[in-house]
Amino acid sequence: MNDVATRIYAAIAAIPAGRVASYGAIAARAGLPGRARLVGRLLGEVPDGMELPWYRVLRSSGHIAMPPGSRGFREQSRRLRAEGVEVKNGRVPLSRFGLDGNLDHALWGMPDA
DNA sequence: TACTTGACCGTAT
DNA sequence: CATACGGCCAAGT
Repeated sequence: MNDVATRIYAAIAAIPAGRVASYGAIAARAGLPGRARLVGRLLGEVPDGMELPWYRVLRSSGHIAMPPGSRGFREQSRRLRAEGVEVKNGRVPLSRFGLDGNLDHALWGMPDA
């Protein structure tokens, strides 16, 4: 396990429950701008047993990154909805659940809890 | 070594 | 909404 992986996993673990973040945002937050693909690759190699809110990571469009209907896709949708995140047609409205530019921030000026 | 793949992204058409 | 293009780059062939 190298530093890069550690930082990326940390960035993912830092996403608050009920919120989601894009691959690019995670990469940037880990100090690796432009390396969203690396994030995606790592998510496919998460060590067994490691606790990680992988399901809170979506494409920049808000779409779930896995093939619609696949096992992972359904699992991700289920977990997100369990946290109160709205998932419609495999997509989440980043305008409301994303880490930035969300409604709470706009109205109350309090991005995080 | 060379080429392909892929849980990606932003811009442009 | 869909396609195209250039970036990115570790792994697998």
